[in-house]
Amino acid sequence: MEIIELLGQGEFSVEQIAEQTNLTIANASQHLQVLKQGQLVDINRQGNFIFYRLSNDNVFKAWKALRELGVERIEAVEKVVKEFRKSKFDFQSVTIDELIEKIDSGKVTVLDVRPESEYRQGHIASAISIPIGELSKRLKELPKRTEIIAYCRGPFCVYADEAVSILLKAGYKANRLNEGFPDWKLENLPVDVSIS
Amino acid sequence: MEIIELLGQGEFSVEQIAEQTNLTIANASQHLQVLKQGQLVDINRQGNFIFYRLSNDNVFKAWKALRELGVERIEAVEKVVKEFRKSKFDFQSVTIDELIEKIDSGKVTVLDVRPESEYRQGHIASAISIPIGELSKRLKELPKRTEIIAYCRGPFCVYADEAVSILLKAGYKANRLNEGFPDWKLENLPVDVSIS
DNA sequence: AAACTATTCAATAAATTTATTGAATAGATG
DNA sequence: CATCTATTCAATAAATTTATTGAATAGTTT
Repeated sequence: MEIIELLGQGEFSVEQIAEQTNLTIANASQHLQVLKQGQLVDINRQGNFIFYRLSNDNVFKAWKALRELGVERIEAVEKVVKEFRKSKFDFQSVTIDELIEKIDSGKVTVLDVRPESEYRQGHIASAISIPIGELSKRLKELPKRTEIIAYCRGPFCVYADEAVSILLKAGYKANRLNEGFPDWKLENLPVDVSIS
Repeated sequence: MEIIELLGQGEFSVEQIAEQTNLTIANASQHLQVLKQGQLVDINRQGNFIFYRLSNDNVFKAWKALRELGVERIEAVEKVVKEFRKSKFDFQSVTIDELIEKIDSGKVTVLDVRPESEYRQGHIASAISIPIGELSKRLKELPKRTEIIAYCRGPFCVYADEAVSILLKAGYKANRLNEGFPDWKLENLPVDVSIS
């Protein structure tokens, strides 16, 4: 499930997948073979590297439907997430629809706080990239007056929470997107890719 | 999964569920307790009877997403379904969107071939009820000139296939809806209920 | 209290599932 | 052929899951 959540963002090599999930290469490969047999992922060989991707939108859709059902049914989960955000960060999140409105009105800066490699794979159109680890020292790149909406991988990704916390303390107007890039992509909303 | 598919149509008592799924009462009850603990179903007591229903639209949505992913991934399944319909009945099915258009244009009769108890629980607005078992002897209730679209429980429910086969042989113009009543209901399309 | 519906209990039965690793191997590149 | 990435193999380890039934019990109505 962790691998599917990750691949919701785009293509990744076995090494990258192993790194992100804290698995050994051999172990990640074993899991990927299972997913491949189940036709949930496809491969794309480029030289020595083999890149994995979800074989189809429906894979992420089904995973998302299950995840949402789980969150809804196990009220404890939702409670913990809300309490966590309330006590630690004290702010509410913005929905995808609300973000679209803000972008249309023009008075918003969209901030991608995932690792730069993931940003390059694809990101919300017009979003700028500052990985969470570099945010504190790169604050001057951000405008003080317009609102900043941070996002990362999905609803449980805390990078965005941390980013908002840092920004608020530094006097910026900030909030997080409740969902992540894969959810944005799934709805066929505008996406940019950095070609290397 | 069979029980969830069934409850996608509405409320059913334990006895009805046991009957539809060919389980003993005790066995059906055991399964229902599991579903209840997982908060996938809710109950509604009425006298001696306890009626079960899905606790939420998302339950059917998640089940549907998984089912569709499975059908798509296991190409053998889709192939069998298509071949079956082609060889045995020789016709293609109509999508929900196509049916809406046909209803709007006014020149269509919508036929519900499920058991009457299920029809009474809820059915496509303006659909008429003739359970599959009674269809052959009640043909005269149907118009010869306008097209007839039959439906039942879902994409794997063969009642609708049988109905179309019978109607075509009797000289009617007929086709089936690819999906079923639960799918129609999920999209908040017009539904009628027979109050008892 | 009888009749009815549904749940619970206790027991039986069958069947792998899931995760992980180190070492060897495969496949591609230059 | 050396180097790099990824897969496969063989083994280890831990942990219940899933389905079913008959009999007793619980809960409601008349």
